[in-house]
Amino acid sequence: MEWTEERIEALRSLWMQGLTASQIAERLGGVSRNAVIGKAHRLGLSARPSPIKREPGAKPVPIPRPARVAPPQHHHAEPAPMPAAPPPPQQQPISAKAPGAAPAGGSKGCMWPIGDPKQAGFHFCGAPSEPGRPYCTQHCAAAYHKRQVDAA
DNA sequence: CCCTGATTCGC
DNA sequence: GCGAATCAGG
Repeated sequence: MEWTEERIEALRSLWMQGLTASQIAERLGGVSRNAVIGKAHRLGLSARPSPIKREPGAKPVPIPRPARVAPPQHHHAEPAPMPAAPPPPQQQPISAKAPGAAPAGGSKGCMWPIGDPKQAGFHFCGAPSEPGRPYCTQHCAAAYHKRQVDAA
């Protein structure tokens, strides 16, 4: 497999969400958990944002996982049109937030849809989003816009 | 044993 | 840079 920007984004996102390396590897596909860990270290991440844990119970906050399946109405159905239906990224659950982590205010947290929903679903880093924007500063804003450009 | 992430090291 | 093997811990 190849570490495309999308996959790296996904790795970042999932890692920051607290998913385990094996879970990330499973969702990315084509890589072992060792590969994920190794890449994570090379990317400079490895320390997750404090006490965000959402493994037990498996009730992840974001990652809506839109089920894309064309219902077989007729036998000669057409291929799924992929209408690019961007699910509303704005959610605020994110648990209460880590003590001392999230800044009070209108910020919701950087979270926006990422390339292939089947693979990553959502980018999500711990950073607070800009007011009125789904993404945070600098890196995420750039990545967010790049995604839109690429999609176009 | 199952799992976790961390590190090493040949490629 | 990549990731299997290995290490250390729960």
